Amino acid sequence: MESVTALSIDEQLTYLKKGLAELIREEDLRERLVQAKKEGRPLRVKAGFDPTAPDLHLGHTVLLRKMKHFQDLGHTAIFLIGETTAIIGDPSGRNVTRPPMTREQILANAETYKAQVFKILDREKTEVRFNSEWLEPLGFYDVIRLTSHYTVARILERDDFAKRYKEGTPIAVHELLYPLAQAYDSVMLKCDVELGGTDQKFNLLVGREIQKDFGQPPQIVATVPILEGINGVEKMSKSLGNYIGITEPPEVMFRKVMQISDELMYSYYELLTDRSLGEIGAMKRRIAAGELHPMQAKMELGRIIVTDFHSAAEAVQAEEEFTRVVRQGEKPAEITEVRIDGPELRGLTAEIRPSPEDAHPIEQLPGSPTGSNQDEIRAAAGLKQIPIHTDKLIARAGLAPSVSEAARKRKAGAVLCDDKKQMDPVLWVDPGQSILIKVGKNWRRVILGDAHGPQ
RNA sequence: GGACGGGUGGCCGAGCGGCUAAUGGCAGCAGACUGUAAAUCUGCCGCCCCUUGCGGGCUACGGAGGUUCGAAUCCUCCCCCGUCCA
Repeated sequence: MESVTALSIDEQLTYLKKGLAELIREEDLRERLVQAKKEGRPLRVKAGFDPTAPDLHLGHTVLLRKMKHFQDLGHTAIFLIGETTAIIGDPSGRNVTRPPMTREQILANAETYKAQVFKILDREKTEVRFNSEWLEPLGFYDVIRLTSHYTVARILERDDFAKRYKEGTPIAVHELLYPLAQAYDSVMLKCDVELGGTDQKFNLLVGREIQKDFGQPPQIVATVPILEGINGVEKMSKSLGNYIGITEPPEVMFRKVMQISDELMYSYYELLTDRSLGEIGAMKRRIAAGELHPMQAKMELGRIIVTDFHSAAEAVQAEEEFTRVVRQGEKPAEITEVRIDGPELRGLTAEIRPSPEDAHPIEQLPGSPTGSNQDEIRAAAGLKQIPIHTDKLIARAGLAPSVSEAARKRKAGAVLCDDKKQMDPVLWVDPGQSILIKVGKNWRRVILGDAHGPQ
């Protein structure tokens, strides 16, 4: 990227504008870029992150990528961890209540963050800061002074506040402080630019106002679109379970990318790759004309994303795995193994009571599919099979969150044991054997201990 | 401080003495179809136990009590939210 620094101001602007939802104001940014160049001073570009969720996902990377673009031009990215503001919790969204976090949790999350963000950001040009640094020492007097810079009417202009106020849903007073606290961060960090998602627009703008009051030039505000989750319904979020985590294994990432809808694929291309809008448009046209299969385009997207967070080699592997496992229905190369030792196996054992119709001894029913065949096979193999609860086994193998849920899956025909559909609540197994179980899209290899043995 | 309205499953939202683990929608899960896309169709969608069963138990309609053979539904007190008045 060293060539990028040689770009003209116009070219720099174009580079920075790609993928932005809004830029306030473009003229200010141009001016600031000129100024920076003249003074030989890198711009200070801030983005705040909430330390409540410990893992970063692709939604965060939209912002990180934009920060990187600034770094590419030689500027400083400030990765701000909103330690103190997390106590308030950004009230965007309807839930007011947030469980308070301990300092240890926040610090631990911050550490995980740091480990992850440098997959994208340039370590040399990044400042990691905590806003507790300046927010914690503030006294009540300071808070009053800060809040006096803004008015209730203006705070209530914020969309979600306005909406909640109108609807009559509660707004706690401390929530009103969030935008001000965030603005104060900009003052303390002397930010030239603040980046955020479009849902942050209001908060970012307050920063401009407050900076002016503190005698600083107002920061430039740049917003990026919110990345939709893989279900395409809501924004990507870990708690909604519709995310692709940046530390997830290559195959999982690839598979999740393939899960998104065709429509969503274009915005992923736009927000998560370096493809230009022109290229994306061309791809769209080729797909519409039937020259390119959408699945091919999506696989390409999968390769790009996996390459970014892992490597090109792993991307190829992930794709092969996907083709093999998903499209051709073969078993995955790696299957999680679960061991169940003897004593535990006994806990899964089902009791077999003959039902009234089966009153005859099994030996007298040579044609019985359930009884004697099993016996014959068993006898032939010289093994003594034991009956175990299918559902409990599935739950124990981590393929269902509860036994009830496992039973539902089984009844729905979603369970395969050693490639055979398992509808029966009782499964006959040989102690010491291993069973390959598939529930829905997930596989497990369960290795049984010897229920008869000593341990 | 006063008057009134409201708190139901992940969310929205019905129900207002038994047939209600609780209509419906969204989200989710599984199956069919397919490109693990979309659309569509089907089933499921609190936990646990008994191998199956229109089976049994437990937990659930803000909280605690009460009335009743029986309560999400009625009564009392409390907590929380909102609106209007002060």
